[in-house]
Amino acid sequence: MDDIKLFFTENQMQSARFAKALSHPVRLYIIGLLTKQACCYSGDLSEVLPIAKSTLSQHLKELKNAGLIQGEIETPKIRYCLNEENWEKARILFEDLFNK
Amino acid sequence: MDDIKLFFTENQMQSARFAKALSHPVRLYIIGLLTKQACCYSGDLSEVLPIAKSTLSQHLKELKNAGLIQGEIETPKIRYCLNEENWEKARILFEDLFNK
DNA sequence: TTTTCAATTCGCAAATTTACGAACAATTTT
DNA sequence: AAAATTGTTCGTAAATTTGCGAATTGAAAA
Repeated sequence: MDDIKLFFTENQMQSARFAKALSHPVRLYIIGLLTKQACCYSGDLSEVLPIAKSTLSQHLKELKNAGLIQGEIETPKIRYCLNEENWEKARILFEDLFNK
Repeated sequence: MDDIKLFFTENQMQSARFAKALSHPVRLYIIGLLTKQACCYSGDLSEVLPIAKSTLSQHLKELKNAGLIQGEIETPKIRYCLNEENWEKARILFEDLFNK
């Protein structure tokens, strides 16, 4: 697994990280929502999604760690949005993959 | 995890499966190669990639299970190609996700 | 100051993923 | 028939992922 990091290009590693972040239906749902409506609150998601709040929190954290979303504190809530810069990076990486 | 399968759309579930198949650098490398060169043999990959043959076999199996590649026996080798039909499905799903 | 609210972190369990070498098939070559 | 070639499957170990409820944090309202 150390060889692996040396062998692959940074683009390949980054694409894999983005794909992993998108590889769970809950996370895909959140991302899909944020591409349509600018932002949302954890509480709104929690009311809709059939998972515990703590589980949702973990998924949000993973999306944040992958750089795909960001959260602004708007006490007492947290407002989540796409990280537009990285979302564009992801778009380009996937576009490159799919369009030869 | 049962609620989850009922809550999400088939497109969301399918997108998540494709993303998961693409979420490992080895699998991404294989797919990237197959988008550029029509087909390849497991042995060719094995010579290049820094992983054991058995590990490679598992990754190929996952790509096959996700429907992204297919293998034809060409004794004594196996010739792997993209599954063009499903690859196109994946392309459209990701396109929909990224282009609003 | 106590209570409430929104959300995260903690602790844990179950399932899945990743990886390897050894053993195993199936076919071809010697 | 024996040996070599190609690739998969098996058994196993370590790490990661997914999930939950309980406990915690931090700020606002009562």
